[in-house]
Amino acid sequence: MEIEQRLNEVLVKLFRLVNSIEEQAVKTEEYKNITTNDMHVIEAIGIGSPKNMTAVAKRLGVTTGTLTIAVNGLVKRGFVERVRSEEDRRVVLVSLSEKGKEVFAHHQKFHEEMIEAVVSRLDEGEKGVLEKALKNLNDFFSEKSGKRLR
Amino acid sequence: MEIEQRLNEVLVKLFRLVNSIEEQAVKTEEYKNITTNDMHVIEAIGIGSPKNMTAVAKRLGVTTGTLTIAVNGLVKRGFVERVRSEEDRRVVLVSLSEKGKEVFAHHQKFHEEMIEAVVSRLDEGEKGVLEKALKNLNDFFSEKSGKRLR
DNA sequence: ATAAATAATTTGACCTTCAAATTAGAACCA
DNA sequence: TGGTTCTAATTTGAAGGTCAAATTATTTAT
Repeated sequence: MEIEQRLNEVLVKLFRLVNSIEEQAVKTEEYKNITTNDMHVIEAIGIGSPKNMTAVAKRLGVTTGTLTIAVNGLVKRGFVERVRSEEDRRVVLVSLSEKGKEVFAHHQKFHEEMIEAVVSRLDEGEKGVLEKALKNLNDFFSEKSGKRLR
Repeated sequence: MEIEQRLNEVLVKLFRLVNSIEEQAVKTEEYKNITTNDMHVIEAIGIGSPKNMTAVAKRLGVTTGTLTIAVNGLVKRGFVERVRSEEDRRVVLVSLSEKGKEVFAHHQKFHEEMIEAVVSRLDEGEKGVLEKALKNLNDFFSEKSGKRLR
C-alpha cells in the first residue's frame, strides 16, 4: 500500500481518538468531576500570572460569555480564582488555585507520557524528521484555519 | 530547547486546532450547512453497503439515541437514506445518498491535501520515519483508551 | 460632562449528549 | 403455541456547551 495512504489512515485514526483519550486522561480517581472542556479552560489559564477573560476566551476560540459560564463552574468547584483588577475595574483576572494547578500538572504529565511513547524508539535523526513533518502539518492547518498558533 | 519539548508543543497546537480546522474544511461554498458532527456521521456510515444504527453508533462512540437524532437531521437534509431491514424488521439500515457521497468525497479530498502538505517535502526515508512515529503514537492512544482502532 | 469604547456578565435560544423508558420485533424453549 | 427474554431503535427529559444580543459597569476621549 502507498505510504501516503497509510499515513492518512493513521492520522484519521488519531484524530478520531483524540477527544475520548483526552477525556480518559483527565478523569482519574482524584479528578473525577472534570470534563475535557474544564481541562481546556484550565490549560488556557495556565500556571503563569493571572489572565483576563478576553485573553483566555480568545485563546480558547470561544466568546467571553461562554467562558464566563465555564469559569463559574470552575470557581464553584475550587479550581480557579477570580479577582477584579485594581488598575481597571472592568477587568476580571482568573488564575489557577492550588487545586487547579495540581490538575494542570497532572495533565502535563499525560502529555509527557504521550511524547515519551512516541519518541522512545526513535533516534536523534528520526526525532528531527518527525518534528519537520509535524511542522508541515501545523503549517497546513494554520493556513487552512487562518489562525495564528500560540 | 529539548526536542521532546518542541514535539510536545507542536502536538498540543495540532490537537488544539483540529476541531476548528475540520469545521472549516467541511464548510465550503457548496456544503454550507454541514457541521463537523454531521461529517463524522457521514464518514462513519461510509460509501460501502448500508449499516445498521448500532454499528455506526459504536464506530462513533456514541449511544444509538444520539445517533438517531443526528441521522434525523441528515435524512431531512437529504444526505442519508434510512431503510428498515427486510430480514429483521427491528433493524434500520443507513447509507449515503448521492448528495451524501459527494460530501464524503469532498472530505476525502481534504484529507489527501493534508497528507500531501505533510509529505511533499519529505524524502522516502523520512516518510518511513514519520510512519513509525505515528504508529507509536497510535499504539499509545490505543492502550490509553482501551479502544480498538478501526 | 457627555459620548463612545471596552470588559465582563446575563439572557434566551439552540444543539448535542446521555441514561432511562418505551415500542416493536426476534429468538428461545417448554 | 404462547410466554418470556433479548435486542434494535426511538423517544423523552435533563444536563451542559455554545452563540448573539442585551445589559451593567467602568474607562477613555472629546
